[in-house]
Amino acid sequence: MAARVTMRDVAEAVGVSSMTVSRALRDDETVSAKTRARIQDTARDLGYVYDTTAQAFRTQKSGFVAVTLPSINNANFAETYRALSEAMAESGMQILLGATNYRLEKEEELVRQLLARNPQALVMTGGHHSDATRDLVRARGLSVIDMWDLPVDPLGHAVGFSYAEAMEKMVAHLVSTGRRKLAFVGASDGADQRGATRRDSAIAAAASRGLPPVAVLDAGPAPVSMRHGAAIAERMGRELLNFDAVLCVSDPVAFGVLSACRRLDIDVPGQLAITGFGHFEVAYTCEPRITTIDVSAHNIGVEVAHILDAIIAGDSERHRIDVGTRLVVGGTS
Amino acid sequence: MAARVTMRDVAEAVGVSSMTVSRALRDDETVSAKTRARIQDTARDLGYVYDTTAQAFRTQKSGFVAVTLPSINNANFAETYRALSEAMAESGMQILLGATNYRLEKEEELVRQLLARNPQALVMTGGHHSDATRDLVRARGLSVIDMWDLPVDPLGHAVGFSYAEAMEKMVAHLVSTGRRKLAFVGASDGADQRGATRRDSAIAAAASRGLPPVAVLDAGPAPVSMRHGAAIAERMGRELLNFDAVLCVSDPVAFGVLSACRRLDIDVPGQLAITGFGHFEVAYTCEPRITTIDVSAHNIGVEVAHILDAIIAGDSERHRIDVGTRLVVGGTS
DNA sequence: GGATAACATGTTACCGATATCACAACAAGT
DNA sequence: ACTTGTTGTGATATCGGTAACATGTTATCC
Repeated sequence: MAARVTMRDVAEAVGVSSMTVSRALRDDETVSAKTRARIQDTARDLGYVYDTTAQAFRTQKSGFVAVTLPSINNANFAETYRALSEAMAESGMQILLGATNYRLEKEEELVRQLLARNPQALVMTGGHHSDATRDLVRARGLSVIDMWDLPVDPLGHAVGFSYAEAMEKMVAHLVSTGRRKLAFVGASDGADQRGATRRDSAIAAAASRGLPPVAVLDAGPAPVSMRHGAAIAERMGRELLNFDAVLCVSDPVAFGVLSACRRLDIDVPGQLAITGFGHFEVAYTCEPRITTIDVSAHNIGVEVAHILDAIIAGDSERHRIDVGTRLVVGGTS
Repeated sequence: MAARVTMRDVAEAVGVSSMTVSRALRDDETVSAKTRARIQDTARDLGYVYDTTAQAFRTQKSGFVAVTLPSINNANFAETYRALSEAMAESGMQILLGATNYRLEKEEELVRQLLARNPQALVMTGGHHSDATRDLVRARGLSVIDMWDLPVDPLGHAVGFSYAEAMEKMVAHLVSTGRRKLAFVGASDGADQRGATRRDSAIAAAASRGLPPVAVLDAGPAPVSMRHGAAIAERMGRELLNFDAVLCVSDPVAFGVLSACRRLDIDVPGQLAITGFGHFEVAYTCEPRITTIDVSAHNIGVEVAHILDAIIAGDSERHRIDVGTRLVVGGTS
């Protein structure tokens, strides 16, 4: 392996100091146009490659933003990530991604790993963190953005929406179409904090309307997806007809339930309404289309990127952005 | 912002040299057990966080592996990434992820960005790269792994499977159930190289059996998903019945077509067979289940991780691994 | 013409970890 | 007692850039 070409090598070849090379390669106007051109040409000829590691070390600015997601295998989180990473690439920042698998302990371990890379900001999904995690970032004075949630006591900034408000809309819609006996299908454990919030919000919304208590159906440990929705619906079989409507923690789960109903010969929405959450592609492609809540995953990414730009530019104002939600009525309710 | 706690600070607090701290934190046996314990405790108490940037700089090993995926919003690629990143985290390596959006130009730009971070290896999805990309990595002498494809002339290692073999199985299956007039639904442009290969392989497999030419139905520019499958099927309407079977470039597309058939009152598989590719969750949850090819996305990630471990350990043997495919017959054929 | 400003480039000292060599203290072998 | 080896720790230089300040050189002005 040939020795690395450094700025010093370029400097010697051109006959200037390495400082001038450093300036020229960053297109610093104080270097005369002629010298700059000569340096840039020589750098190219020698096959010089800029060493970001050295730069990050010297300037103490890593050029990294750390992002944690519960799962990368979720179209909404993936979309937020996509929007975010495209915007950040324009700012010359790179994203360090980590998945928590919906576990707080994993998040803590991940944050520890990510912090070792000196990120300039940390974006986490959800406002729930372990004490150790909170201590870690506070000790660093690191800027934090919580996204997808609007926590009561955010560590820093927040971009998200209100689950309570969304579920309130959903329950109101179901009631307005005559449904009263509701069930909720979600994860059994509380690992998916946001899923649990949706469940609790649905229960509260039903209670406030004087409906009978919402039955909670356990689809297994988080994360739950299509197959878990299908499995629990098939396990319950025609007992599902004890309810007027099944609210699902997400569209994939709702789709699983819907598919199972097809196999069970349960008429949706005739005998049973089904609703989801998240406006996933499957919800608006399947037949009938699933009634759901659109959470504008893309906007969350865009807004987070804006805040990140401000943070990197040195702005210290604290932001809290509600991107809102939208009820999308399909053919399942 | 509080000043960063460095090894020197820990060293002073304990009363040893920073070299000893460095050794102790890496669990170097030459440091006496007592001193080591004292150092590790003090480091914790002071809230010391290891600075990977400095380490990367000094050792000239970034601890990064660069990975490019066509899209993060694809359950199979996401699964490969998950398997890969979990295995790499155990080796203390971090993944730098980039998405090419199925465009070679974007890949080139991405590789350029990623290389500036001095990755110790580069994993790319697919064996098709621009000349500039090839030159970039060759000039660096960087180890490369192509995954998902088994290119004829890989840049380095390869972990994948044969699309031709998979499509051959699929066509054989359709023929064995009496289907002869085939159509293929995929992207119009060639940007999704692997999708185009599946199409061409299907065409070849049909030709070799003396079937009538496969009709190619254009679902739009890559990437195509559920909604595009649904859209083109709805556009074609009952003209779909000119065919016995529709082979789709992926399960999501197949699901879109299947949903449209439901709306069009076309009986699947009675009047028309539908097949997908990739063994996505939707394929085995929906009703009827979609006939597909399982490509073991997880295994690809695991195998790539093994090769990466070998590369990082200094092994230079060239690997080429075929993870194979499996035909999964569902209710749509 | 001499003072001053504007411009172009160089010098030096780091950023935080670690490879390398040096060395002190003590044990074991002759 | 003296060499030799072992063990635990320290001093120093360095990885490749860049901030901050210093300096030399040319244009500009009264």
